[in-house]
Amino acid sequence: MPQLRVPTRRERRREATYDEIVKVSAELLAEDADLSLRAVASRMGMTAPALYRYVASAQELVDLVAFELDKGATEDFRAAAERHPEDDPAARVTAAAVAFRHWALSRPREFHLVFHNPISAGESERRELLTLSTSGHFFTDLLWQIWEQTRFPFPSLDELAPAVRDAVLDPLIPAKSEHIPPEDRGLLWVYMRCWSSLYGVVTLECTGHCDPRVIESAALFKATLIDELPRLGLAGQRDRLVKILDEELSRHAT
Amino acid sequence: MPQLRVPTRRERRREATYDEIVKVSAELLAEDADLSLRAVASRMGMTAPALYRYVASAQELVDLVAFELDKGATEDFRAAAERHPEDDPAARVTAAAVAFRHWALSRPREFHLVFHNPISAGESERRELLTLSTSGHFFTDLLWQIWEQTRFPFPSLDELAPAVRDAVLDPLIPAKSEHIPPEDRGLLWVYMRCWSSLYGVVTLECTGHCDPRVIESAALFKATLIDELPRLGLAGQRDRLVKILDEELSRHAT
DNA sequence: CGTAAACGGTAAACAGTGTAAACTGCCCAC
DNA sequence: GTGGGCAGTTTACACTGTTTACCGTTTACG
Repeated sequence: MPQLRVPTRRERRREATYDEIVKVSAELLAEDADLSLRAVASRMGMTAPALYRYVASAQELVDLVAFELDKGATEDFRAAAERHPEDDPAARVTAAAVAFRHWALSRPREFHLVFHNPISAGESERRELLTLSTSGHFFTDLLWQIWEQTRFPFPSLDELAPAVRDAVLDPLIPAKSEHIPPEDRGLLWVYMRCWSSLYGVVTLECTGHCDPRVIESAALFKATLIDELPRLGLAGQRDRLVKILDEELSRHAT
Repeated sequence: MPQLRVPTRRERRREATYDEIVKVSAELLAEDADLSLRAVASRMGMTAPALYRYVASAQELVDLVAFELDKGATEDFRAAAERHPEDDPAARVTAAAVAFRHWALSRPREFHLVFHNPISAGESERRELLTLSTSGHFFTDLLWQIWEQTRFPFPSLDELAPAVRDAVLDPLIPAKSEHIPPEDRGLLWVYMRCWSSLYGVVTLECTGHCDPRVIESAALFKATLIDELPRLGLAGQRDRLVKILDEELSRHAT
């Protein structure tokens, strides 16, 4: 039975400082200023070395705010999704994907921080945080809900490459998978493929390695999403979902 | 008639210095050192401010070496492609795609520099350089060769969204398109879609937002490429190309 | 309680970074 | 041969991240 200690005064104060650090960092990012220890510290009325009581390095600070930004962005995605009925996860995921794209295009710096921040290096905390990534949980959960409705096909465990089988049985990647029985973990493969597509176009658009007019028109994004529908057993709802997709896109029109 | 001046002594010297700058920069990157004006300058036996005679800012230096890295990498892709017969562009593009992935995974810093370097900001020179991007030309050319063989379908101009139509008729994006008659420019749409897929997976794998075991096994990459075959009229050659794909992948096996 | 250790913070310093201004010497064109 | 532009240096400024030594306050404990 977990010893549920009431946090001591010091601990609370420390936690509050942590919160202020990420809050101030997010502010800086939002103001298009660059994120530096000195900038964060001075805005908090401290000096830079003091931050070393809280983070081990500048990179760790970045990782921290990246996680927090992901959490915040996910709330946007959730809000977008919840404008559609609970029993219509296909519409919800469409809205969420559009919100994801819009977030990336309107806040490229933040997007870059969260999703282009290389992880490999210090297998340390970052991997751990990433595994908790909230946006990952959010999208996988929506996908699960779609599967409950359409029962789209997914590979069985022995159809998967061994490495992939290991990966879906014991995911390092953010995915709400505990409730998925092992024999159905092939679902995660479908998730990976969809995520790869979405992440791919959005990154391409966001980094600008793509004609600006194509970005503006969202044509590539739209086509990519539409191509994923069959994979999710949504081919039959194509027209309906394209309509929703267009509506969602026009919400954010310039 | 262009006044083809013989470059003066000074001009040649200047050009040589430019070359040395990018050469030294590439060396630094290759040694996993970080690219800084001072590092580049000192290795050339100069002081940092001297470099401002050649580049207007540190960012411009980065852009310069990015372009050069792209050129160098493209030579790798070309070499990989040329291990397959000239009349088999499908095999060639497969090998090139694998080479692209391998380059990205083995030199993530360089990949990041070339392909995640945001362009939007200084619409200046960078966009111009990007339009000349050699890897873009290389891949589009291979695609064109495939089309000559398979005659895969592509959208007509009036099937394209207006913005996309403009984009394919007057590409800002690197593409060898001058030789494609305007009415066939829908081909470039297919190119964009393929490029988006390839760029997407490779970026996903390279940034590490993906299970390491999935990266190691190349399963996601493989599946993505295979899914693009129908788009290029290559569905019938699937088995043959998958075999080539596996061979190419195992060439770089760890 | 009183004391000692842990905590949270500062000041100073080091090694880097990009960049601007002033200055110097050489090469080239007229 | 002489002036002008070019290539480079020196110096300086304003920033980075990070380490060290120090200092007061807060906490925990004998």
